[in-house]
Amino acid sequence: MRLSTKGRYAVTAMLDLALNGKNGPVTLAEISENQGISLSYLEQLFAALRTKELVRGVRGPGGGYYLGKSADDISIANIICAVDEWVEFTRCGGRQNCSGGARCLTHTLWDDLSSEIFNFLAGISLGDLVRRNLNKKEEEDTLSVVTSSDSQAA
Amino acid sequence: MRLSTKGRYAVTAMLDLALNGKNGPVTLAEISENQGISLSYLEQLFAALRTKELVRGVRGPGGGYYLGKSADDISIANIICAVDEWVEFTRCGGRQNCSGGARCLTHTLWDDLSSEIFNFLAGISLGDLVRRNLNKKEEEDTLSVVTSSDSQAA
DNA sequence: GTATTTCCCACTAATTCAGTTGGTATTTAG
DNA sequence: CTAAATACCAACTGAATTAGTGGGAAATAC
Repeated sequence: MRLSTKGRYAVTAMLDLALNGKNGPVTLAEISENQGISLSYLEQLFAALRTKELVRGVRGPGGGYYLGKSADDISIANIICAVDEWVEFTRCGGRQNCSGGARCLTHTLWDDLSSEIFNFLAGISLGDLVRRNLNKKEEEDTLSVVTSSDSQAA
Repeated sequence: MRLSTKGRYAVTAMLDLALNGKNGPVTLAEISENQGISLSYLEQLFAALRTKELVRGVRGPGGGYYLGKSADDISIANIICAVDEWVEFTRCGGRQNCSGGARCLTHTLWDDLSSEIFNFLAGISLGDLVRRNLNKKEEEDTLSVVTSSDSQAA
């Protein structure tokens, strides 16, 4: 498992796409502007996202990118895997010799943790993120009506 | 949030320490041998772990490292933060101007996700990992007696 | 046919990773 | 007291990754 700034850029860009792609495709130029990521770097990221069919490109004027599937069918793990290659970890080649056993045990423990992190991220979709934020915003708004006088909690 | 191979090395080394540190300190040379990590790189990692008081060094012959606290009081997030610096993300400085709002929204979404990942990793301790593995091993052993014939599930 | 956009590839500066080298400080074993 | 073992410290290094540049080619709307 690996979660780098590269993965963060990809998730951020996909979020932008999910939020702004309701009506018509979104150009990389717009995402670049919105998120402050260089156009060429976005191109690299989207090349990877496209091969995994997480996005769909439309060329020509008025073109841009759509999500490749429903936001609910795209998990955070999908996105990160697409751009970060997801190198599988040294599994000591199954049950083979691995310098004594102690090493193999910690490798197993790490592998377990790693797949747990993966499952966690695989359980969160783009759609979830967007909806969660809307819900929270609603709560905050409702709350701020009630407690508008002491909104200075800092 | 950031999870690199550096963090993986640190967690692996701490796991080794948790497993082998029951009676007496563990030397970096042993961990290096067990886990196949260079001694000097371990020194760098443990310098960071030491400043965060996750480990305690004992010099001289017969010396080595102890866990700085109980394995149950050390979370995976603690370890990764210690070696990976845990750069806080562009928060657009609270609610300030952030190129239009669309950008700030995705930043907020990312921040939420990021802290969710953090909380997830903060909820898993070294002790948890060790115990979980022991439990699973027990299950597997019991299971393998029952289903030993079809253990080839690929 | 031209402007807009994706798509593609080769190159690069900066950073991080992982390790090397060569020490110094401290403590134990003998 | 001496020598060995160990943590501790800092500068340097090759390799990989990150993030970005530059120069295009291909598709498509107008």
